[in-house]
Order: sequence, then structure tokens, then C-alpha cells
Amino acid sequence: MEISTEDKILLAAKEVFTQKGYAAARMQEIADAAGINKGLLHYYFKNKEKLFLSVFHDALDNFIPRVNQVLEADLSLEEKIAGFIGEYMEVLIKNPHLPAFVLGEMNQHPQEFTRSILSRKELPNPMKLMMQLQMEADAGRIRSVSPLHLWMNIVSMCVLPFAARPMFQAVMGINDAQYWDFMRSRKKEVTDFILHAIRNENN
Amino acid sequence: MEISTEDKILLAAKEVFTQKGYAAARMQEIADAAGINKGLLHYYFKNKEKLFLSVFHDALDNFIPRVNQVLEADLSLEEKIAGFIGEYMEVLIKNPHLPAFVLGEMNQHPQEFTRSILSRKELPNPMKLMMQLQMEADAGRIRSVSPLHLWMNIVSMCVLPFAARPMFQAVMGINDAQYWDFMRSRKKEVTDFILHAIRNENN
DNA sequence: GTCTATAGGTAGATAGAC
DNA sequence: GTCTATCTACCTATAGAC
Repeated sequence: MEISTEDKILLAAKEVFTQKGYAAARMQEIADAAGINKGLLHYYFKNKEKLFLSVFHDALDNFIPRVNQVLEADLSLEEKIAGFIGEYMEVLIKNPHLPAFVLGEMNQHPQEFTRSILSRKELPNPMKLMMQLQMEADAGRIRSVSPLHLWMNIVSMCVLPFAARPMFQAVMGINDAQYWDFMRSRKKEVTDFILHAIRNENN
Repeated sequence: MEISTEDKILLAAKEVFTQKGYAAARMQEIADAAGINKGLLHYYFKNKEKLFLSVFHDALDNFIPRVNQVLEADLSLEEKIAGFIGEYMEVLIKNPHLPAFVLGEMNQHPQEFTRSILSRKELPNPMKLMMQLQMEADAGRIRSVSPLHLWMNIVSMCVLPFAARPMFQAVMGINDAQYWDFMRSRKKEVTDFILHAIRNENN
């Protein structure tokens, strides 16, 4: 079972684009990484932009459905928060360059990104989680917090440590092994942190 | 009191570099934005990389001392956390493109970034805050939490909402005014969130 | 489908007049 | 200090043989 030329290209392109960004990526380098030549690259993907969009959308399509599955599941609030953080960080541990890549590119082309993301089949959908938060707060089972801020807080704590890795390691003086130890311990740490933050003080 | 040509260039370069990134930025566009021509650009800054580094380091030098001043001040834990978040977000509100720019560039050139940041006069210095956290936890005045994780949590909640703005607005369907309302309300919201998360349950 | 060779355009950098 | 003109290199994309 061979790996098709198209998949070899997509794999190589993912590597180069995520590490260098669209503008600095070179078609030659992608061809080299895929073990083919530039001509063949244009045979499969008419131009650089089309190849980039394939990589970019593949990344989102692998990501969004997985977290949505947790967000839309029939789980208690605590289970859902723990499940979301676990799933989200699991995907990022396997794709550690994804956050900086997506953040960088979408800020360099915000209007194209917005058009493009809104036309996708699936968007991140935190609505059910936010409704649950509101209900639990109304029922007095958790502290009353802004669902939108809480959602932003959860995503921030999951995503930023990947994107800020070079600064974090430099400032803290930690090596790669220590970084990954820290990241692995984060799933539980962030979950506990959030559950404590929304605990009702009257319990 | 005129603005010097060099400052006009730096200002224009900051705009173009922070929005397009190093690789996609064009010397021609910077020259146009500064109201001069390409030749003069090379007269003041020998090449593109030197111009970029001036912008990049100016950004960090404007940023790091301001937050360090709070981090190293003689304040109670609660005041320090509130002060840090307030100062950090205040700077970012005035430079909203900075986070995605810095995150993107440092991930595209991690080794150069690491060399460069370590040779700067001043690094972000959360040590005193982290010692305070440890002491308060040992004294039982706050819940025992990992200082390193807490530090990462605070920074994450401050920084990511700027870098993730296009995704956030698209997914939530909110306009620019609503986005800025949200961001302005975040200083207090994040501070409260953290203070609740580290509250000691036995109080 | 896969390759080589090259066209065509663009951008960083320099030379030199004023 | 500031400008115009130009050189040189590189990179995307295409043409065309196999």
C-alpha cells in the first residue's frame, strides 16, 4: 500500500507551510520534501495558493469536527469541560505548529479567512456549552460567569502555550523535554483551574 | 516639531510588518507608507532584515519593561495580578496586531528568536510573582496551584483574544464594536476569574 | 504521470545624479 | 539627504519531451 503522490505533496506542503508560513514557503522546498519536482507540483495543484488552501482547510477539517463532537455531546458541564480540553490539547500535541500557523495566516489575510471559514461545512460550535453554563448559573450550581468570557478563557489556555513555545522556553530557561512534561500535565491542571474558578462560593 | 525621516520609516515599517509579516512585507509598500522611496529606505536601514529587527526589538522594548515594572513591584498578590493584567491588556489594546505578529515570526524563526531575545537587556520576569504564589500557597492563604501553570494561564487569557480575533468574530458573528466592548470588559473579568480560581476552599 | 528547461515577473539592493 | 534608474537574483508558473 503505497502513499499516493498527491498525499505525499499534501504532507510535505503541510510541513513547509506550517513552519514557514505561506509567504516564506518555497514550492521548490515542498517538491524536495515530497521527493518530486516543481513541475509535478503544478500538475496536481494548479498554483501555490490552491495548494496552500488545501493544506489550510484540511487542517481545520481535521480539527473542528473533533472538538464539536465533544461540545455537542450530551454530557454534564464538568464532563464537557474536561472532555473539550482533553480533546483539544490532544490534537494540538500531535500538531504543535498548528496554532501559530493558523493565527499568523488568518491575521495576515483576515478578510479572505473570514469569507473562507464561513463557507465551510462546520464551524466551532460552543453554543450548547454556553447554554449549559447559563443554565447551571441560573440554577445556582455554579458561580455566575459570562459564558463568552469563559469560552475564550478555556480556548486561550489550551492554544497559547503551543504558539508561545519559543518565548516560554527562552524566558523560563527550560529544554524540550521539560516543555513537553509541562504540556502533558496541562490537561488536568487547566481543567481543575476552570472548575475551581466557576465553583459556587455558597457550596 | 517635525517627525524625522527615520521615525517615519519605523512607523510605516511597524504597520506593514505587523500586518503582513516579514516575508510578505514589501520594501516598496513601506516606502510608500512612509512617503519616501525605496532608495532612502536602504540609506537609513542597510537591508530588509535590519529594518525588521529594529521594529521587532522596539516592540519588545516598549512592552517588556512595562509589565516587568508591575511584576517586580512591592504589591500584594491580588494587586499584582490585577495590575499585571491591566497593564498587559492596556498595551495590547493600543497594539492589537502585536500578538499575532510576534507569535507568527518567532515560530517561523525560533532559533534566531531565541538567540536574539536572550541577548536583550530585559526579559519578562515573572519570578517574583511566582515566589509570591508559592508563599501564599504555603501559608494556606490561597489554594495550592502550580505557579508555572498559573503564569501561563494569565498570559494566555490576556494574549490569545487579540491573536484569535478573526476566528472569534467569525465564529461568534460579532462586529468590531462588539469585539472591542468584549475586550474592554476582559480586564476585570479575567482578574476575577483568576482570583476565584486560586481562592482557598477552606476560607 | 513525471521530468527538464525556460519564460516572465517581481523584489531587494546598488549606483550615481542632484 | 533624497531621488531615479537599473542590476541581479530568485521564484512561480508554463511548455514540451518522454
